[in-house]
Amino acid sequence: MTYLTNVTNLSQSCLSLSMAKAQRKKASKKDLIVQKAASMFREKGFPATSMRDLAESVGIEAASLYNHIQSKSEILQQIIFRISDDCNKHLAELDNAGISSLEKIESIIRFHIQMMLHRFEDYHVMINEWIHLEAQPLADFISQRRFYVQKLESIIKEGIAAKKIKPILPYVAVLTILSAVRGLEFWHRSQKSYSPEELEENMVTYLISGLKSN
Amino acid sequence: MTYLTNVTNLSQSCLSLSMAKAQRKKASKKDLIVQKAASMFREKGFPATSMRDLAESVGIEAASLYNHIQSKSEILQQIIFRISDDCNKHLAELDNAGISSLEKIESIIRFHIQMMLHRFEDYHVMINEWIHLEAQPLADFISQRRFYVQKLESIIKEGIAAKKIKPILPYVAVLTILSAVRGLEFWHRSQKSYSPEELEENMVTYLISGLKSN
DNA sequence: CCTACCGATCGGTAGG
DNA sequence: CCTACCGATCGGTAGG
Repeated sequence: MTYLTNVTNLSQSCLSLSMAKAQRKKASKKDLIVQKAASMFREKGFPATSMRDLAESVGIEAASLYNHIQSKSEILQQIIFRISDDCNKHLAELDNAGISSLEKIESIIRFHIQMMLHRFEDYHVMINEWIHLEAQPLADFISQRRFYVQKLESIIKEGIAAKKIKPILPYVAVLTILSAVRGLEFWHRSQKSYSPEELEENMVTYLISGLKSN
Repeated sequence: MTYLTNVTNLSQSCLSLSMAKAQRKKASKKDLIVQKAASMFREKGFPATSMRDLAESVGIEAASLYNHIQSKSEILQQIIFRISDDCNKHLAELDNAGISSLEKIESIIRFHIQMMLHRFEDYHVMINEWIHLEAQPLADFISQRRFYVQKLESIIKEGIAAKKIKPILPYVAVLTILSAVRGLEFWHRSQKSYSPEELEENMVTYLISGLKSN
């Protein structure tokens, strides 16, 4: 968890220090690199993406990338932890939302669907490329995700205790919900015959009605 | 589709010709290579797995692999198409099964859960590494999967017409079902607190009850 | 099934 | 931000 905190603090201090023109320019170039990287990691996977490919898509030489980033794996960390942090922030906000456990679950489902629809590259990279994180950030990510899953399980348990959710294994419900969303990947690859709103409503209907008791 | 047929025919003729002792031995060594490869592709991904790593886990030198296989990507094709073929075979058998559309969907859900639980390595590689297929097999795989999805959609449509399935977008239902199963990956990585049977029953309950009308 | 080795490409650095 | 280049490793081949 120490590692995560460091990454977050780093990005925050970068933001607050970016008043000077040179630094703002530098930050935005780095953002471009990370954004292009997310797109390429999503398309070809992290190991199959070379720094030369990335440099070309940014419009500079490979060696010049290292004026903005420290290493290839640092880029992967940035992509994964900034979206992972957002997932955790959303979850934390639910604590004080004063809504039922079923409503919390619906909010979580909608959140992940929207991540998949509107922040596709980053979310996809987090979900599919986390294995390629280096030892320490990998351990951090895994423990972070375990915490997230357990929190969701406890919400489902509450719903079952309140007889609002049918008595299903909370663990299975959570796995089902979190992975179901991944199916939207194919919509991104397809001709997009349906609108994002249609997809969201239909998937929420399916996943919530399967959860409700009676 | 031509490519797929070739792969299938190849493996069938290999099987039927494997009566001679030398050939049987050769086939089983190749099987070992492919099996170890599936395990490593699953663990580290196709591009991050080197032929030297694979050779070491088989117990020979990297150069010796090429007495049994033609290329790294041929191994990936074998893994993916032999399990993809099994999925299609199962789907074809449902045509003459004389069961309702809801029962067909349940059978498909159970089939994929069992693939994920009992043929984990192969199934995982198919689901996560198909992007790394070469141009022709990649095109074949994509069209094969599109066909599969459309078949499932039409079964869902039948169920909706018969008022057995609630009027949900069939496309979304299919995406949800096929990707939900992927959640079982985390069970494989975990301490396995639950039995395969528990997981299957709970996930089927969730996914089927979300589909039923009223 | 091995040793020896190929050309290509990898992530990254030095120095300007 | 570039040119020039490093050592390491890649998939695969030759020849035995």
